[in-house]
Amino acid sequence: MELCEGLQVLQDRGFIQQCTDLEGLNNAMKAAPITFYVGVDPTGPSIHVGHMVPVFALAHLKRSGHKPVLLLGGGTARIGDPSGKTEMRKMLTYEDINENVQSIQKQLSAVVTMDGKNGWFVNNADWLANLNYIDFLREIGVHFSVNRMLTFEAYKKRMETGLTFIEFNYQLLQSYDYLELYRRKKCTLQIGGDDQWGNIVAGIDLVRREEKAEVFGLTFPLITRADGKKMGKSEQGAIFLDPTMCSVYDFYQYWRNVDDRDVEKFLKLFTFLSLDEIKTICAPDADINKAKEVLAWEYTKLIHGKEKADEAIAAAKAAFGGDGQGDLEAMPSIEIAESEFEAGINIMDLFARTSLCASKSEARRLVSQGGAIVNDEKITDIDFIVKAGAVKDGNIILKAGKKRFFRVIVK
RNA sequence: GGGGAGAUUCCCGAGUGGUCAAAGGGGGCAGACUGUAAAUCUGUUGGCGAUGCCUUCGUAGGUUCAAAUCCUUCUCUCCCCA
Repeated sequence: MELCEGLQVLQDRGFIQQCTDLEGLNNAMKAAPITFYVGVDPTGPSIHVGHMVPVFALAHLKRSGHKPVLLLGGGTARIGDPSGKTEMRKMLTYEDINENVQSIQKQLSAVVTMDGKNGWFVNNADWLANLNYIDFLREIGVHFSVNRMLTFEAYKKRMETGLTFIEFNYQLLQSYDYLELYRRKKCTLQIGGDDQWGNIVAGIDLVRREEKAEVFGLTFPLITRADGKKMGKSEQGAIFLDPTMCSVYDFYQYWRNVDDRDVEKFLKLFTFLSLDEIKTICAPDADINKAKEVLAWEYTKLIHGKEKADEAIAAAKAAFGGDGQGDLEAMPSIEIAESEFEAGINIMDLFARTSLCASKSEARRLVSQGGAIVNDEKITDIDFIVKAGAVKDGNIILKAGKKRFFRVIVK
């Protein structure tokens, strides 16, 4: 089967896990541009890189002429999706959800443009929030078989640990979203992570029953890392797009440090470099570290802009280059008054004030284990006092181990 | 509604009156090795200038010289029965 441009791109880049009817979808997409949607539930103030696969897929399809609807789940977030979770998520207040919708839409607007003619942001709170319970049950609820729902993997898993009725309803709401988007925008494709498979096919069934229409579903593989750790989780926490929750430098470093085995996969998923370029970058005789730099820079540029990406790469070069030269701008930092250094600051106190150490005890451990470095000088004495003499060009560079850097700006 | 089991430090999970800041594993951090990778080995992993003190074993009380461990209240979870 010859795939249309949009599907071919997704296929080549590793986005496709399963499709309800690839041939049918392909024919539909060849015949005319289609409208498709992907949902993001606003469960936090910022999305993180784990959310980004669908966004990239959306961007690729948009590039090949199809019309995206990016659905923000302001309504569904009031319920909470049990799919793939072992326990119930904490319930969010309506206020928090609304704020999350605002901030996430802002974040996503920077990555994909929705002009309101060929692409839209929608919030399902618009049609879910004021549903009438009885009407909903009579119109929508009748189409759902509890017996069948219980056979879904997402629920089966929860049979062990417990599942509440509110969560059990989630699938009906997401299915209703699909129906609503079909009615409003003739949306005929829903894409999402593979954990959404059950919700997606349920929606397709609902559209078929209510509208006698055939619509499609397509899922992406759940992206894992070669070392088996969860995608987008660093030791500090999730890699958020919001620079106040995850500095641009840390964002860059996360990708700069990915496992060798993941580089090519991530270049395909998280950048728009052509497959030829990626092939060259990842050739067996090419420098793998160069490839990681490309990945990190490209992705950082996409999210934070070229200027910030350049700063991050410069900061990394300064930190790891060895000569201490380069731009320190993007390195995480704090400001400390010069007068404090006149008096002298104890090494443990200094580290504890940075994000390098969470507590003084941690700083003590770091120092006594030989991981504390001030301006390239290893300090192992916990009584060491950092004085004004350590300030160079208004900075003191702290290192915790070999990879974690911090800049103290002395004012 | 009735009966049973359970809630432990970041996670899983031992611990059933003092020797428990709490085994073991995972994860994290650091050291060695290296390529800012992986794998491996070692150390470390609540807070505090500390051979001690403070906070932590679902919540609130109580018994005791002493409680994660015993009693009572409450909250929540799971299982069986209705």
